[in-house]
Amino acid sequence: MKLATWNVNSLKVRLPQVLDWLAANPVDALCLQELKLDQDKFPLQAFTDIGYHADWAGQKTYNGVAILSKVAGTEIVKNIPGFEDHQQRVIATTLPYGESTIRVISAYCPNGQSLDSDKYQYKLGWYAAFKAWLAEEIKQHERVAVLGDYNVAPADEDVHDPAKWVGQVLVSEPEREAFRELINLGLTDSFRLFEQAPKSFSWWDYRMNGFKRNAGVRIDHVLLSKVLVPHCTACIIDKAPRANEQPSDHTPVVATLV
DNA sequence: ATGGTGGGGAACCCA
Repeated sequence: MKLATWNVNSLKVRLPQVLDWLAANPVDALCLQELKLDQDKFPLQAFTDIGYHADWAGQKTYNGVAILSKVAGTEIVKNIPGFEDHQQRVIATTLPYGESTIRVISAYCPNGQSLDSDKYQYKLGWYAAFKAWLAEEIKQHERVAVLGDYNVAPADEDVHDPAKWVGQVLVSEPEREAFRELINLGLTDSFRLFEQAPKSFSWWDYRMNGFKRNAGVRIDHVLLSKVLVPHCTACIIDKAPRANEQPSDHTPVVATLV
């Protein structure tokens, strides 16, 4: 089974690239973030045409998440239950996995803007609610895969120039602690299960030739619950789409489970 | 040096 995540930064603009990518990378599930389109503007037909089901939580202008899957999911949940949030950042589904099932979650964690911003406080509060909900999800579903844009680079090795990033969002200690708290629920950053090239990143700023200089950060992750870890045989960042014309600023991350 | 690029949507907000 292959699971992937991709922050597409507008599904409207990136739809042809997503279709191309799926044709070349026929994953079982693709989690999308930053759809940036209203619920009724989702291009469902384009995905059904290529054999994918879709569940999504859209909103006008910002945010929005989806899960494309070869098999229709069940127990769809949108948003974090009990957490008042006008921003569409979470969707969950249950998919078949061998003789059992796997809970797959697509998450677009808040960016936070800057450490002195209200959005940073929102981010930390959001993470607390996300953690509490994930704890419940892990209780109810032994096999859980949480994919998405976490907007946190967990360690300095996930940052092109850690010294330049001191004091910025994505790397601050409270954010990293919030991410570690997810890990402490019994989740594993599947990318670090394997030997990886140094300077492996999933996001590069559009500005200042970020991608050409490999001035990126690794903020898109595939987290796996304990029982899934021995089943994970690979986790890779596919840099190819970032080199497309009109690319998203993020690139896909793909985990393989057996 | 507080820029720069890109998406949304129609002046700025967000990343």
